[in-house]
Amino acid sequence: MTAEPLDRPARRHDPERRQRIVEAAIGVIAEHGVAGTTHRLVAAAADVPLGSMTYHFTGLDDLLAQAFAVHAERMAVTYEAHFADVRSRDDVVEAVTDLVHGHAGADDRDWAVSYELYLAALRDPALRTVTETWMRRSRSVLEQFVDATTARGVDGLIEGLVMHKVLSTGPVSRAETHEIIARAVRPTTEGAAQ
Amino acid sequence: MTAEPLDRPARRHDPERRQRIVEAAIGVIAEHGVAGTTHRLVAAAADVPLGSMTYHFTGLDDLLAQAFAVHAERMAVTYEAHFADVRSRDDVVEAVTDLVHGHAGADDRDWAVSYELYLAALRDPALRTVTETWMRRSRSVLEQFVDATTARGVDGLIEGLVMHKVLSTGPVSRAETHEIIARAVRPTTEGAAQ
DNA sequence: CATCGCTGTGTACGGTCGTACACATGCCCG
DNA sequence: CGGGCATGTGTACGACCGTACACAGCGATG
Repeated sequence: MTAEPLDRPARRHDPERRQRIVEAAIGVIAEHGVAGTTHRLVAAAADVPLGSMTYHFTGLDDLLAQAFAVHAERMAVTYEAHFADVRSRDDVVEAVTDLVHGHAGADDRDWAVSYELYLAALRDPALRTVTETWMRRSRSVLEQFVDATTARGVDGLIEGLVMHKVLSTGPVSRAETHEIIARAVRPTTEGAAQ
Repeated sequence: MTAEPLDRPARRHDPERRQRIVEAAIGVIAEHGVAGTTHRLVAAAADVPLGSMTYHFTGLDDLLAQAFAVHAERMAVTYEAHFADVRSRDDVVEAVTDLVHGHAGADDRDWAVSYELYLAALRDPALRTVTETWMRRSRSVLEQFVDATTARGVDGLIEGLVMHKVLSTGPVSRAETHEIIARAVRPTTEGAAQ
């Protein structure tokens, strides 16, 4: 019985194939790392023939670059959305704490891909534009609520705390994270006081 | 001591070969990343025959693990030495700022290896002990001068700021870094004051 | 000094990779 | 309705990888 007349021989002309391949690539990166990402693995994950890889992309570097670009864009959007309802300084602290503890849109898997991107960008200047844009955007979000210097501090803090949390085997105290963030956010440029 | 009669045909029995291979491996990781680290490349860098690789190490994983262990140990020693003369809280701020800006014993290359380690540890639990030990030691150093929570904050801050600095194409303001660190270090557990 | 055994090495094998490219396929136009 | 052509794919090639392993060379031993 043929429910679908077109089925076996070849899936001709599906226009979203490129995107599906890129999505599959992100998944493969998350699971196997950049080092373990191969044409064949991505092709299998996207359920497309191997030949599609070189047809749609000039090479593996091209595919990786596009995958990272999509991932970074998605992370930036998630990041911005996470701070959409923030009003007060206390909200910032809360939002950042949630971010670090994975209660925003991003999970450990997403962060792993981000770190793959960082490391890849360290060696491939072509990826710097992606990381550069991503960092500028994340900092811009924070600068809506705090001064530029504090924004850089909090941004760096997020990066480091998340990395340590991801690598840590034991649990990480949320209250402590909250306290740390609060200290970083508190003072503006003018002297302490409280 | 004689002037070394052994030279041409084969370098038999040099007892530090293992160590030299490990050192070469660290260099290769720094230059090509874990993904680009191969037996042949390391062998060439250490100027030993390919056969020595499987003779001295059970496999590539073993070699990488040992290389990372040595690197982490060296980083920890550097870290501790860098804080040896620290006395006051202001000294801490100064020391951390220097650390972030590469004026301690560690340069960008060393940090790159560290990030390779982090990412590798993310996927290989066997490397977790190395990262775990390294993080415990670095935090212990800071805890000599500040409370545990602050230590975790500063530790994370260092990680994030260095990563951002390494990835940043433009210059990073040292004064700003100093300011950020100072904020993170200032208050102990008791209420603000200044 | 002859022999044995162990330390160390050259080489080869099976496997996987990226990539190119000849060819099948279905659409469109005349 | 039939042929030309752009789109898409199966397959094969050369390169490089990790690893095993038969063997070469030296030092110790009797």
